[in-house]
Amino acid sequence: MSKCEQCIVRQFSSLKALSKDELLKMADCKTSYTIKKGETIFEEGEITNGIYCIKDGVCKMTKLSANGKDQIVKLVKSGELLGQRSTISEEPANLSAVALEDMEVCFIPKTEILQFFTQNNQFSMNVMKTICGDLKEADDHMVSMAQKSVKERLAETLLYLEDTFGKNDDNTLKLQLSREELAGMIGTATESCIRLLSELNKAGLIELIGKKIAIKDRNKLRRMSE
Amino acid sequence: MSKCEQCIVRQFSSLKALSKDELLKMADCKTSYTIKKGETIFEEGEITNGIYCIKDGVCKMTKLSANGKDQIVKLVKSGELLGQRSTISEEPANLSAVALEDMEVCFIPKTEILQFFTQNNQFSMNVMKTICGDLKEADDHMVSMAQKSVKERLAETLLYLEDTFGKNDDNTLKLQLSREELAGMIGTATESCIRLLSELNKAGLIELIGKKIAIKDRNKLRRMSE
DNA sequence: TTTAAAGTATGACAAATATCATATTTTAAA
DNA sequence: TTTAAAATATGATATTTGTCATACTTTAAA
Repeated sequence: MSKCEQCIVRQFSSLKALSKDELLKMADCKTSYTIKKGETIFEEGEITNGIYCIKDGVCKMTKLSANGKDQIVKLVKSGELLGQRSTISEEPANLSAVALEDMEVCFIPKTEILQFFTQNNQFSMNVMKTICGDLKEADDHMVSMAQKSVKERLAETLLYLEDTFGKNDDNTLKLQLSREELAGMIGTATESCIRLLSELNKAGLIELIGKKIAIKDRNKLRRMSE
Repeated sequence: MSKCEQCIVRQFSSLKALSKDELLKMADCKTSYTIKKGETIFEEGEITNGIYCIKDGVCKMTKLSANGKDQIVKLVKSGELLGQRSTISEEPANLSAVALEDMEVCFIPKTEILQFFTQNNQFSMNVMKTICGDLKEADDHMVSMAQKSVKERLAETLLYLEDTFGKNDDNTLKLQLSREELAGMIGTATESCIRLLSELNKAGLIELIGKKIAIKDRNKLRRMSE
């Protein structure tokens, strides 16, 4: 069993407030999992009973809407925690978590987490601040969905993907989403998404290299996203 | 100065976890305000330095989008707290708060709130659960905006307004929003909102009594909202 | 009370987006 | 490798929604 104390990703999450003793306790009760691309970590409506610490990889958090389409609510990457909200609320998960790449995660049981809350005030504050940040993002995201056109949201999302997950040597986005997934992020039909990508390609703002996407003109994209 | 101990609305918020001593301290440092309909409590980008406890009235939380329209992100009513997120994050407000009715609010300084966090674990957990609830709502709201049509969102919103704020003797919605505000909630143009209201009126699902709106057929509205 | 301003309502039209059809390309299974 | 399935791409068309114009109604100020 690997030690949480030596785990680097811990430094990037609320867990950085935990003491040596607490980390030892956590290492004792955690379970490590390898999750293959496409596999589900947990499903909307499921009782999770703990949180996942992402050691490696990226996953999408989705919600099935009434019309049968999967809306991608957000992407979560290594160093971040998964399932905090449902654990704290003691409610079933509101969103499904599905791996977009092969992942390494550690599961920490709810009982352990709740103990840390009562013992360690800094940890509580860290978690609270994280969730407050999530709330701000969610509100902003909502306003985007309500007020921006699909084209604006697409431009915004492409920039977000490059900024957050980086690019390869050929300038293509490192995180490769299918057209359907990209459509699911911006909240539109897959065909509309593909059509707008073609349009941006013809206008020279992006380049389509097979299924991959490379951003060619950040400034124009940024102006387009507003 | 009125005593927080005897304030009823306290019971409905995270503040119910505070001890007698803590309530006395709070009563000592709080400031009460009367806010007239239409007045702003705080503005997006402003540093708030504390939270507001709503004793009476309802306010809208809005965000100005790039296209110049005000999106109503949520409505907050008596018994709820205002400005928790920015106080905890120690960031400027992300949303503006504007009174929809005459309001009575109490302002509690940040220093006081942060003390309660370190002293009173139950209070921390209450606030955390509230914010987790807000986050769930925000995510769900986002999916609605991304996946539902304007008509579906209008139906959904009318039901929400009746469920949350009740109706008058003539069955009209108690919380009276202008058509522009209603459009701002569902994220559409005012004219589109008015047009759809006319349509629902002609179809007998609602009745328009002057500027007021009465729901006539909840079941059909609910089916329409999905 | 009169009058101007704001809010509500509706028509005409334009723009954005979804849907359905179909072709092409890529991927993965047999 | 061959083949079927899935993903990507694009056209044609329908639907939804936004915009602009204008009329009517209510509200509030002079």
